[in-house]
Amino acid sequence: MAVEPSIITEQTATAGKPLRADARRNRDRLVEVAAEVFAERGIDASLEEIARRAGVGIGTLYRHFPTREHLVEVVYRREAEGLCAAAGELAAKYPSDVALEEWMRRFVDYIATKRGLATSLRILLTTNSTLFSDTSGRVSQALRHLVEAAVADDTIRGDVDASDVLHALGGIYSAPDTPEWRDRSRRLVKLLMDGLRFGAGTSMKADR
Amino acid sequence: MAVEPSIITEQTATAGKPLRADARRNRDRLVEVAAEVFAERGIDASLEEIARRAGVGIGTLYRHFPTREHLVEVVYRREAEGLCAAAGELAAKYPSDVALEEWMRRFVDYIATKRGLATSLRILLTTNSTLFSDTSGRVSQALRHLVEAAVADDTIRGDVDASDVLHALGGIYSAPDTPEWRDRSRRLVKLLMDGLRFGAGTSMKADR
DNA sequence: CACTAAAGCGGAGGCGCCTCCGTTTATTAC
DNA sequence: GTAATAAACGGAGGCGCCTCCGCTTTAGTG
Repeated sequence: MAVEPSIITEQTATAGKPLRADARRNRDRLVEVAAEVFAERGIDASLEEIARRAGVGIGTLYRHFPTREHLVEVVYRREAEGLCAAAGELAAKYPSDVALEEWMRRFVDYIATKRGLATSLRILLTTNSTLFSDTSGRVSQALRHLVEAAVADDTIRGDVDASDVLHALGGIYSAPDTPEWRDRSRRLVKLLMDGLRFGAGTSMKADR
Repeated sequence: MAVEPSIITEQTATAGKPLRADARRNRDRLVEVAAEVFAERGIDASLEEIARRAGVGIGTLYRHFPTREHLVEVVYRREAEGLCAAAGELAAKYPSDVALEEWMRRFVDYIATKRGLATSLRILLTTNSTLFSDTSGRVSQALRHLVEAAVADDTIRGDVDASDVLHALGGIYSAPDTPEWRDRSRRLVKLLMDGLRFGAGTSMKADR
């Protein structure tokens, strides 16, 4: 799931000091490639391969990301930010129910990444416990906007809120790591979406 | 903190099938050496060094212990078993309060190991969750015997039980990984022991 | 531009991980 | 004892990790 290089994404991540142009370029490229490689080879992918594919030396990778976990964290954050940003973009471009549906589809991909990263993330979370609450808060806020907009213009039923939807999506966390996982999750999203659309447009919002 | 090779220790650990004599010898030697090396170099010690010191090939190590965690688990169990066994031996050899004091001293060493192993153990515990409750149950049972015996023959005060003592020892878990940790823990044991002896021996058998 | 200091680059090298398989050794059967 | 067989051994080899440091590039200064 490639996330377009956004103007703010990388900037915010490294608040420190302005990097030299070449350093900056390499860093960005490394993160981008790392996201790809982690996605296709799993979290234990070779860091040397990442450096190779990014066209930099292994030393450069290690200067920017002293440990594997540093790199994982940055990739994870970027993934989460991309997802949040997508919410706004989708909302602007599509009818609100379609936006919600598409966003949930991407959410599935995001979770897929996160599950792959699970072991490494667990190590991270013992060190950097804000990471999780941080990002998951922002993600669920993005979902809330989408749901509220769709409810407001009556393209989905009115008796649900974001946390209902999040719980309904909960199943995709727990399912085992089978190859069909992604397809099954996609079906779940579709099913959920049908349920959400049912009873919309009647303009009568039943209470729950 | 070497634990004497006990007759039962290794047998119980591997219930499976009888190993060939040489295999058995190598396995035991590996565990013994691993305990040493982990103690002196920390949990990330080189497995190749362990094999080297044990005088076997690296292949042999991996045949017996397919992953680092397998080896860590066996060492940890052995450590715990040694501690439990020590309770009985000390009780037989010394007055009950002295036995308790000496045992607690060894407990400090045991915890020191456990703390060093923390990261690796965390990985283990996600896979093998019985390990912890298993061993910690047996350890606290050993403590219970010692405390009860000491209370029974009036060498320590009667208004405490094993879980009180365990809680009193709790501080040694949380303290940070400083170099003075061990000394401080020893002082804690001494302090605790003085507290336990206070008010004991008020019946006819006055001194210890 | 030219020059320089500082920042960044990259890959060789040393070490550890783990697998694979030809060789050795213990055990069993005679 | 000897032979046959299964079990175990061990280390070479391939790969990844990470550090270190000589070389290159950039950004700043005149």
